[in-house]
Amino acid sequence: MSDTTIRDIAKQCGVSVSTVSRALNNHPDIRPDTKEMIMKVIKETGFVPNDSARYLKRSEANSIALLVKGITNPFFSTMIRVMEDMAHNRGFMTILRHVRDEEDEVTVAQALIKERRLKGIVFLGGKFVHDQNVLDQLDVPFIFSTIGNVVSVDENTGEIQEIGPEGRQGRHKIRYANIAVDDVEASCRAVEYLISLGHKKIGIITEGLDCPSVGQLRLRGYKKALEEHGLSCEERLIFEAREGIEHYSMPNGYNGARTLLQADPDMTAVFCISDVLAVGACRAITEMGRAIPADISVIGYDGIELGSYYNPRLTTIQQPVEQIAEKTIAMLFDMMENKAKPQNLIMPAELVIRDSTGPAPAGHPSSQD
Amino acid sequence: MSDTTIRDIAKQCGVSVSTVSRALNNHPDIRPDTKEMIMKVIKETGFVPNDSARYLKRSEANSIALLVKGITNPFFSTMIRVMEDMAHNRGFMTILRHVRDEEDEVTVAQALIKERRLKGIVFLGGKFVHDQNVLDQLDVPFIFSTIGNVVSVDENTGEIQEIGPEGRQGRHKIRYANIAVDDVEASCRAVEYLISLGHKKIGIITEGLDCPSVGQLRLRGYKKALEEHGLSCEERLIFEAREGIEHYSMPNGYNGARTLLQADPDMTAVFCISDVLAVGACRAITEMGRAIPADISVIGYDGIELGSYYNPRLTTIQQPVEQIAEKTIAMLFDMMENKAKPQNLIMPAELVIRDSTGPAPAGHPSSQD
DNA sequence: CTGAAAGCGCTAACAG
DNA sequence: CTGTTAGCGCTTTCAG
Repeated sequence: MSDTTIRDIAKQCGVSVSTVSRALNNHPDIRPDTKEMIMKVIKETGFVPNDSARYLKRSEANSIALLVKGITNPFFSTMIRVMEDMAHNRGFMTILRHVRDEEDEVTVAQALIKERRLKGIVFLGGKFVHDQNVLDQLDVPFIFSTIGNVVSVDENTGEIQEIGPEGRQGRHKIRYANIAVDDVEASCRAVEYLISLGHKKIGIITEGLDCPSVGQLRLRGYKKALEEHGLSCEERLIFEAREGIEHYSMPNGYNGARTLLQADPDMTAVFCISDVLAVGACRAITEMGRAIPADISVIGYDGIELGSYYNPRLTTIQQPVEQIAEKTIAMLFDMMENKAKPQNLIMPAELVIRDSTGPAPAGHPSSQD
Repeated sequence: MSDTTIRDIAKQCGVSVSTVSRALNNHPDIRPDTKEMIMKVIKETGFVPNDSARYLKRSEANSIALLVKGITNPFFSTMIRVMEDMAHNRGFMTILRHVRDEEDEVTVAQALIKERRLKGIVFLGGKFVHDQNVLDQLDVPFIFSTIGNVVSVDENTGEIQEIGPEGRQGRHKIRYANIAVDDVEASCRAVEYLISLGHKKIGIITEGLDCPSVGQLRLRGYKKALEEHGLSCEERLIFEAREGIEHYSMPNGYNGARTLLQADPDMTAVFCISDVLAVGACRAITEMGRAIPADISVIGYDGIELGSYYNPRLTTIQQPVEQIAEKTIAMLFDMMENKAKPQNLIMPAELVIRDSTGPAPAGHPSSQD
């Protein structure tokens, strides 16, 4: 039953608890037949050791954790799979922990480090502004992966700073790195592509400005592109996710496109800061009787698998998921072994042109200035 | 730092460990200002209690676990969200645990029960055949949700039996329930709908027969429909997921449709045992130059959100996700409080007709018998 | 309201 | 190779 302990097993086998423990942990100092006998009893009894007790006692364990905020985001699926594989190959256990919306990822991390004697952590999703003091508390290496350039805020002064690798080590001796594509640049490139196709009224579906995440960076890239090409940035062409609705979701993209198109029927292109949003937007646009890309071009971001299965196939900014995942784990282990210093690693993003974008509809009456 | 313990806090506050513990656990027997003072120090120090130690000592905790096999399956997302909410409303913590492909869900459950003093478990995804002895070992109530009618196998005799509620209680005094749609019936209905549209050559994209999961049930429904309508079941119209590739995935659906269409170019409809597969199939069909539904009809299963966003919008068997989730938690709690007996609960599935299905192309030369 | 003390189940020296 | 023993960090009686 459930409250069988290692002691019961020991008694039943006529050995001491330590011998059972040795059998359980593949310890070399045990006679093979003793071990076999013990394992047999364990199997019969259905005994399962209590992990709380094990981890409490153990001084260390070869494990890292993946803390994921927004696990339904298909963009993370591949990353998780690759990272788990890589860690496994290095003889490490991976703990995959879903961080709820209302939870703070760093707090969760702290608890987990203690509980499971973690050696390293990867954050996927979530904020990219954190309290410096809280960050200081984490005493294992950690990496923010695909979260943008993480920034710290001083609780007292409220001062925000984008700490470079040097400052990060010097002042705070924290050990963390960021790996991400250059969100501002890539977004800018996406919008520039639309501009190059002749689009002038370009909308954006993004996250609210209140939450400091990649959405902000991508919005910045959007504005930059418009500005550099002499296009004005209109309030009504910017749709921000409402509170209460999941940001990176199809319904949100759907709402966004509807709202945008109602606010400005002359919009001819829309940049969605994720592919999932783009899918939602496509549906709305289609239902409003507009053709993609003949009437309206849609461009996404992330490069999830679905993008190439959707109709029309989505033009998107493709993040090199597998490479990012590999780099993340490689660097984390380097940091764990003190072989690498914290750094910001920028990965290249690729504009993948497929079927959801095309030239701006010519001669649209009101698109003339 | 990381190895601050409750004792350090006690020392720093000039109180005993038990007082700190009381502050930590909202125990009533503590003077408000003492508590406040302690909490302040805890906050400043950034102290985080070690969960291993807490759970080791605690005799019980108000928590249940959701064990999910195949967490990338979007079908589970909604279920997870609803269940977490409901458990939360009842004052319970939910532990969401991803079960890897190579892990056995019941083994994971056993470990977790001990470690976290769970009061109940929900299994999402995974096999529906389990070793009766292993099942017996779980001594908290548990529910298989949307896994089909769970079946037990006797390790010695190899005998498989679909245990009804009574037998389940009587012989084994285990406490588990199933909640699911009638997969055979629903699949049969889906295929019958295709037949009613005049389709005769109907393919299926399903899981391998080697793995005892819902795939088998849905395949059975497919065969039943063909049989009852006097259509023969052709080997070449059945595509089973290959080993090594994720079963419920778009690439798998893509391969499936290609293979099927090459094997029999006259196929006019295909039943996919999940919407994700259907999306993959649609892509392949489109790329092969066939129109949906004019040339080929596609029907899915699950009723995920994406289905109504895809082009064409997917006809599908919709599982009442929210209701299933609610029922699951409600019944689990009833079982935990001994208010409900184990049972098989069949939920109604609905055939949702959208745009991916249509009448069989008329007068196709080779479709005549 | 607070403190002292007894373990929760296990691992890891240490001594045979 | 095996047994004895001392805690891991915390909660929880039980006294005050």
